[in-house]
Amino acid sequence: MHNLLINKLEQFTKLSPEDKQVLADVARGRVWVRGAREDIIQEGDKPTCVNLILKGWACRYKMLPDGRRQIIAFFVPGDLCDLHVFVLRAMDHSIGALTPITFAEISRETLRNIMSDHPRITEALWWDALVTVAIQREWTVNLGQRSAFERLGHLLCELFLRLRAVGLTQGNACEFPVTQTELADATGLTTVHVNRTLQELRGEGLIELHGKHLIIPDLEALETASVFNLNYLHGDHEGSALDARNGEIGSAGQRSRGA
Amino acid sequence: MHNLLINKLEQFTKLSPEDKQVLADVARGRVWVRGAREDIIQEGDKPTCVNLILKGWACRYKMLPDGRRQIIAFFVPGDLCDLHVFVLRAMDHSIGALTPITFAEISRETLRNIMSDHPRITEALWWDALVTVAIQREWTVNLGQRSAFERLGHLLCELFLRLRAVGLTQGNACEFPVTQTELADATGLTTVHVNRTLQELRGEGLIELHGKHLIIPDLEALETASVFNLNYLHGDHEGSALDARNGEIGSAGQRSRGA
DNA sequence: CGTCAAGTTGAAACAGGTCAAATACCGTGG
DNA sequence: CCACGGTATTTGACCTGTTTCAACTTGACG
Repeated sequence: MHNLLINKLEQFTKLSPEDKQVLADVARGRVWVRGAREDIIQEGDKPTCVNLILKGWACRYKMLPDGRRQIIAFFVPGDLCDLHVFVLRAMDHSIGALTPITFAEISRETLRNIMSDHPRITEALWWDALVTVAIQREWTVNLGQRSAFERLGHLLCELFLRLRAVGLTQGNACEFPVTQTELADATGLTTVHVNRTLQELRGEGLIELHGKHLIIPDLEALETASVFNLNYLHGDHEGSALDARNGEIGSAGQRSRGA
Repeated sequence: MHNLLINKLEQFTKLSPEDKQVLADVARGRVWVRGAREDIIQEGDKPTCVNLILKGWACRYKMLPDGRRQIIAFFVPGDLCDLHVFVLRAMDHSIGALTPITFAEISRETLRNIMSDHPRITEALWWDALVTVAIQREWTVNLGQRSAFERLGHLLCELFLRLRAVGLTQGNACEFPVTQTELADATGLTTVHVNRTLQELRGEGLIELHGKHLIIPDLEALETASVFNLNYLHGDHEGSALDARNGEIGSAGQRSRGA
């Protein structure tokens, strides 16, 4: 369950058994559920807690007054929503459940205590927060420069790798409970065009996507087709040797970046 | 010069004279210059310092292997590049000068000292960092949902307001040393289309842009036309009453966000 | 086995891209 | 002070990726 977060953080650093216990306890606090499509936090709210997603998918999104919606980020199990959130007065966006969801609230005090007593965890949480904004930057590139085909492929690569980092993949497969409408709102495309583009991706044998199940037969091929470079996920740290979950190792060329 | 940063931070909180002195001293350290188009930091580099832009404009950008470039963020005087940068091993993007530029390096130790001795400054720097990522989120919305016309208008609003926050506007005018090619790389459009769209904006009387000089005759009109909502700049804090620089006050409806 | 959301299809329209050339601008050196 | 060369802006004609609209099919679930 909540060792998903531990899995993820260990990409970056090795945690002591005590560290792990602390993280495991975090998720024992106030735990909540929401149904699909319900909001967890709304734009304008004063943020009160950091939320740790235990189960289900959520997203950060923003609405324009005329009804356009942009999904700004996806949250998968093991993700933290807004580590930093206490400084700002009001949320400038909403967070909503995409599927039925379970999450744990982490209070300000709990977080403060962890941060003052457990430097390894603290550093790892920072790393996680920084990767989150690196992802946001990559989304900017995705929306600004990539074609519909590349854009969707890129998003699928990213989510697959993130799921793999927490241990939620089985070989080259994973659950993928996102509708085409939601993919459209995340990629800035139309539902119709997402549909056609997914068909193209299927046609080229790059993905298999039925129902809520995704298979990426050849991840490297999909990465290439999507102009994907995993640099931005910053998984290349101390712990990353342990990252060979499911017998696979990060694929694209993250070592070769000369001076 | 470097009281630009002070101006900006005072949007958020009131700083003591001592705080201000500390910030003023920061920019006395190692100061560098770069010519237009030179890089300050390159993708793959190990980041070593936080940079404070003193003069000139810069940008964060990412290249795709085939030459496509996305500008991910603009930096104007008073902006800090990457407060947080020490945790990650390698830059996943580059920072380049758009104009000839002057910037001050702030070392890890200096920063650490400030953070341990000056809680007001620390909090204000946090606020600044969080606003930076809020801007990144808004860019996602901009690229994903807005038309070319809205997109450019939105960008101009944002930059104008950011310049105003540091005191670099004169009434409804400001310097705007960005080429159409750079605007294109920031908005995910073509140079050609940026050119035509700017003409449209001029045609509607929403902007005047010649050479390196921008005038926004009616900011509120431009905001409306661009579906701009200044929430995301989070300027509505303690110090914001002092924000009436140049006799103007923030315009759009940031108060009205009902429960 | 009905109902509602999600996915799929087709045809037509349009926003924005492409290519290529012309013009304006600006700093530099003579 | 002017001519020069390179960069930035502007224009025109044409092309295409993506949107729009509207209907139809499939699938999940009670």
